[in-house]
Amino acid sequence: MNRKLMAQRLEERGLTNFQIKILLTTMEIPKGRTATYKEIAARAGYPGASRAAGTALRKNPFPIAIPCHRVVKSSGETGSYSGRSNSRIKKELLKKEGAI
DNA sequence: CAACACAAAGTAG
DNA sequence: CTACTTTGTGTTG
Repeated sequence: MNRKLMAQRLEERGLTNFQIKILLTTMEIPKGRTATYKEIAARAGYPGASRAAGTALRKNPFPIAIPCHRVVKSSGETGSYSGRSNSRIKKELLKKEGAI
């Protein structure tokens, strides 16, 4: 899975350029590392668009290919995942990876 | 085109 | 700590 292929698939799926950047950035988060919505948005080229980043991730078309579980709130909390507001599995997985 | 929605962040108290 | 304001983009009317 490389970045160009993902971008192409995302574009074919009808996502906007903003969502594509957000998703690609999220996918590039290294293992054992967490990123906040703010960091993702800023790295994608939209500093301050933390809420928009959350919207894009919530509509994540490829929840398997994109590690949304590494995306957390600025407080270090998990936020929500798979439509649930705080998955125990997510926290344990992050802890196992060494993110916490 | 306008108003509302969203998994946040920032500022004020 | 909590409450209010700001923020950028998507979705719906």
